[in-house]
Order: sequence, then C-alpha cells, then structure tokens
Amino acid sequence: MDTVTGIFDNIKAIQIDNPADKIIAQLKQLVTSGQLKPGDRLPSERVLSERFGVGRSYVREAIMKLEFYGLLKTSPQSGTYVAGYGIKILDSMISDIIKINKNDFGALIEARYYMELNSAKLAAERRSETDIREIKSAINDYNEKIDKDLEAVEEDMLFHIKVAKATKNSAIESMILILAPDIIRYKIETDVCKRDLEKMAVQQHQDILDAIIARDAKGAQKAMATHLAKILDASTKHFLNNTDELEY
Amino acid sequence: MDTVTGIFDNIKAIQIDNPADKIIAQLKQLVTSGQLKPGDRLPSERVLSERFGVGRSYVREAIMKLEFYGLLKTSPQSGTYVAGYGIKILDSMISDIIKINKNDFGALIEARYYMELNSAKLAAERRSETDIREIKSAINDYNEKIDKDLEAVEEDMLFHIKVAKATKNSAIESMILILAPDIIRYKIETDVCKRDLEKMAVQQHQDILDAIIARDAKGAQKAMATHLAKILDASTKHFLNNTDELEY
DNA sequence: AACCAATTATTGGTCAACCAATTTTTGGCT
DNA sequence: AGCCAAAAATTGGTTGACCAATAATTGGTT
Repeated sequence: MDTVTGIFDNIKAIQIDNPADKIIAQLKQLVTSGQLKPGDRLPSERVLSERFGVGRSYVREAIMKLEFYGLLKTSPQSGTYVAGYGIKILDSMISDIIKINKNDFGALIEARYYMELNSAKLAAERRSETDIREIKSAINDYNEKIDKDLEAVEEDMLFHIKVAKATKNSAIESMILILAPDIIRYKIETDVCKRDLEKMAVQQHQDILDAIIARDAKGAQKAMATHLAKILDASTKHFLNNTDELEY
Repeated sequence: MDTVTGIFDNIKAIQIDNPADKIIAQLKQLVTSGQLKPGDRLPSERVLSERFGVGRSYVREAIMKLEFYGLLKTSPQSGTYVAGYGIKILDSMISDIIKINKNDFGALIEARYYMELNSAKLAAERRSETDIREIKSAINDYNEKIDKDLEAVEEDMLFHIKVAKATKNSAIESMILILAPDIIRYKIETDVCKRDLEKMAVQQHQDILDAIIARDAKGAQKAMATHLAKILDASTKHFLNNTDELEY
C-alpha cells in the first residue's frame, strides 16, 4: 500500500469547529426554533450529550463557554438555565459568539489602539504613586533592552499593561490583557517594529508617563495616539481593503 | 437537630476560586519559580492532575483557559507548551487572568461607554446599507416597546450591537458583546433606566443613526456620548469612591 | 557501530462511571 | 383525600478508563 497512495493521503478531514462550538450551534437552533425559551431549563447534560451524540465533556465545555458570555447559568444539583433575555437578542448573541475569532489582526490592532487611548486618559486621571513606580520600572526594562540593541516587544507590552492597571478599571485592563498576546504575535510576525521605531518609543513612553504624572488626561491620550499611530497605519492598510461598503 | 442549630448552619465553606483557578495559580508558581520556562513543555495532564491532587478535567479546564488568553498552546498527541514570552510578562499576565472578574459594574459600564464611543465613530465611517437597515430595524423594535410602555432594555442593547457590527471590526464587536449581558443585568437590577430616560433614548437612537447615515463620525460619537452619559454618571458615583489615589 | 523496522510507552482527545446533594416519586398512615 | 417520611431517580461535580496518534525504545540486521 505504498505505490497507489496518492498525494491526497495527507489530507485529513479537519474539523473546522471543535465539538463544543458545534454544540453551541445546536443549542442556538434549539433557541431559534422555540424549543428552548428564555429562562427555561436545559435538558440535563446526559440527555444533551446523548441527543447530540457526543460525550458529556463537550456538552459541559459548551455550557461553560456560554456561561462565560452570560447566556447560561448553571446551578449545581439543579440544572442549567437559559438567560432571561428575549429570543431575538439571545439568538443574535449566540451567533456572534460562534464566529468570534482572534485571527483578524487588523481588527485587533485597531481595537487595541482605541482601548489604549482611553487607557492612557483614565490612567492620567487616576494613577497612584504605585502606578507611577511600576510604569517607570517597565520603561526602564524597555530602555535597557533597547540600549543593548535587543528586541523589546514584551517589555513594550508590559508598559502598556501597567498603564492599563493605573486606570483602576478592571474591565479595560482585562481587555488589553486579552489582546496582548495577539499583539505581540503580530508585531513579531510582521516585524512592524523596526529598530528606529523602537528607539522613538523610548521618548514616547516617557512622554506618556510625564502626562500621566501630570494628570494631563488629554496629553496622555495624545501621546499614546502618537505612540501607536505607526503600527495602526501599517495594519490599517490591509484592513481597509475589505471594509468600505462591504455588503455581506 | 433543630433547636441547637444556629445561624451559622447556612454558611457553607464556599471556595472562592474554582479548582481551575487554583491550578492556574499553581502553574503560575511553576513559572515564577523557574521550574517552567517560556517555550517549555508542560508535564502531561495526568502528571499535573496527580501532582495537584485533582482530576484531569480541572487541569484541562485550566489549560483551556490559559490557552484562550494565549499563554499556552496545546498540540494533540504532543503536549502543552508555554508561550514563548518572557517570564516577567508571563507572570504578570497569569496574575491578572486569575483576578479577572466581571462583577465590577462600575468598571463594566465605564469600559462600555468608551467602547461604544469608538463603535459609533467607526460605524459612521464604515457602515454599509445593510447595517443601516439592521440598525433601523432595531430602532423600530425599541420604539414599539416604548410606545406600549414596556421595558426595552434588550432592544436597546440590540441597537448597540448592530452599531458595533457596522464597525466591521470583529474585536470591538466581540468586546461589546461580552459586556452586553452584564450591562443588561446592571440596568435591570439598578433600574437605572427610568421611563423618561427610555423615552429620551428614542430620539437619541435616531440621532446616532442619522450621524451614521451621514458618515459623520464625530457627530455619531457625540450622539453616543449624550446617549450614554446619564447611565455612566449614575455608575461613576459608586466608582469614584474607591479610585482616587488608591494605594494597594 | 549504524541503521531501520517492530514494539512499547506516552500524549491529548473522548467517553463512561461514580459521588453527593437535591428533587421527585412512592407508599403507608391518619 | 391529605400528609409525611422513606426510597428512588435525577442533577451537576468529579474522577478514572479507554482511544487513536505520536514519540521513544528496543532489538535484530548489515
């Protein structure tokens, strides 16, 4: 069985969605079709796993995911319940959850850009002395790497995380945190951060910090915009290709 | 067993962190202590579950969570690997992940406020005709409910989701989506949306849509700010209590 | 010693079984 | 009938066992 085997043998029937996402899609249909109304109790995990023809693990995984997004609530020894929202919004949200993907770098960079503008602004308004110390420390780490002509993508990101921390807004901090790994990956893969940009960042970081220390919200936001402008531009080029008047 | 039972009987030894979070904390320590370096392969799930004294499910749950945040990468039949970031940022990010909680309503509302300002701006710049139709439809649904003097929290949220969709930025859309259920819960619990506010929203929604149709980015942003100002103010009161010069 | 095929061990992926707590049903009593 | 305690069934929580695919080892051949 070696000569007749063709080039297609390596092609595997890759499954695009993992089982949990498929189950989410099935649950969505239950809601859409009216078999599952807001506030209803889901069939037991065993029943669902049997009905969907998968193990209970996947059902539980799907439930956990939907619970994370606030669409289900499960109580021990009682059952899992659909959120009490209307069918329309339930349906819309489940659909959107399924197609959440973190692969759209353009969107990621852009979202990060706007998040960070607000982050800088709020940090300036609310920073504590501790925050300033931590941000300074992050800047030092970055500068040391740059002095030695080393890559400093992570140190840069750490600076931004510390700024986010100073906003005292856990939600904003979390979001920047979620974006961070992908931003790092993007920077490394696309090599957006050339050496000259990295050296410019040394001053830019300082400008941001100065504005934060001075509690100059507008100044901090502006300094952050300057800092992130280049990387946004670079990614927006690709992004603009498929946004203008896109009908889908 | 009824007379001697005291008021403490209802107190259960609630575990603050679920098992998965505990495991994440343990893994963090492995990284911090240098036993686990960036790029390393984790011990097998079986070994970890044995070492931590829990079932494999919890180890897998923890791994999935860390994978979602981009800190681990698992390959079938091979193993789970630590992201190739530096120890410092790894450590920082894991810490932050553990303490992510969606219970800080003040932070949630505020984050949503800023996200939506950007959402409106980008929607105005990039909206398609389809977007306009969908937003109009959402507005109609909302207005119908208000006309009948019914609660319309969800319809309002659906309007905002449709606007977010028009940004053509999946990351921003996802974030607003993640916040949505908690916003709804907040509105209902705190009853922030009085009847008069809801009626004002009818005009405000239309203003936002008009600006989006006119591709007036600044106008859309401003209209959105007006729309969300009240609810932000109400929540900021509570929020300000523990932010100013808070050392922790 | 060097190479290679067959065997064994290990991996994450998947599923079924057990557990304690709760709910429902049952069946006898008033 | 109505009530209440005991038993059975059902729940999510938790654990261990099995699977196919891969990696490591083995052992014989050159």
